Amino acid sequence: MTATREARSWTVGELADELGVTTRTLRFYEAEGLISPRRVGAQRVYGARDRTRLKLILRGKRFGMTLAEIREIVDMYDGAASSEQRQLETLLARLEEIAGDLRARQADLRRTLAEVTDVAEQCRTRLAELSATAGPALP
Amino acid sequence: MTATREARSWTVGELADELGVTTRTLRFYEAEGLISPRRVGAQRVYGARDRTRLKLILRGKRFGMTLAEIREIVDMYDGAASSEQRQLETLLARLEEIAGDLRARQADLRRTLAEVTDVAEQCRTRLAELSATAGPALP
DNA sequence: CAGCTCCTTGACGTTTACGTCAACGTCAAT
DNA sequence: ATTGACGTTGACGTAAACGTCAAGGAGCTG
Repeated sequence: MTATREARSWTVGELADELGVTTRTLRFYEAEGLISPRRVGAQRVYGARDRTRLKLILRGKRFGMTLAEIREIVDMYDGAASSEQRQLETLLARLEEIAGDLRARQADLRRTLAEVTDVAEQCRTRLAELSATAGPALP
Repeated sequence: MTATREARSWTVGELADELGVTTRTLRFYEAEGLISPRRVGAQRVYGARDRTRLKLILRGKRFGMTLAEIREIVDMYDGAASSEQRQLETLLARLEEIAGDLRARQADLRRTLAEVTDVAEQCRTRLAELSATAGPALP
């Protein structure tokens, strides 16, 4: 009955493995101020919050955001935790900006996917023609 | 009546401006074998096909693809123009792979957008609370 | 013909996001 | 007590994707 809520924690290696990055990456992010895991002695101990944050960071990366942009956001997140009105307003404005960007990306993605599936369709049609008999090549 | 179909063409500068990149970028892409504009004397002359191709390249970039990946695809596009069966099959396979990836991104994007709008909503709620009276801070 | 604008190639610089040692500490197992 | 697996910091290396000169040519314009 000593430790209630045995909160899960990870070492660098464990977390890096789980997230599919290297330990170097995690240390780099820390040096860049994107995360700040606890220390036990000299060793890093990552908690659930760190893990969530890392997932967000990696997602941002998948969307082509730079670490600088990502940091800007996570910093605001922290700043807004204080619930100060101005911080909240700044964060909200930025979030709406981001949401707009994401919606634009969605549209872009839709167009691209449409194009890709269209070309794939043309491929299939052409292949069907080719294997029809010997190949009615040129009409 | 000499030139029928006065096909539109662009100089580096014009095209760079239109696409929102620098001329350096266009020359770099050429050196990387992503485009190969005509030459009139020493000057590059970009046609509609080059322009379309560049738009595709830039879209790929927006999705975080590397130039190497992009090149792989545009090369296949060219290769498949010959309509050889094996080329077509390779292209088709790759296209389906890409389509799958794009769909995964769509899902990822949806999740992210949902999270962002959710946090924004929380912000608004909190702001409303703050400006309600003076601020019913802690329940 | 001088000046301006736009183009050319070539070479070197820069930033981002890590990779890759090196040199060392620590803990458990053999 | 040594080995091995894991951790630490620090310094240096690197690939990608351009940026930034430098040095020059071609064509128009006053």
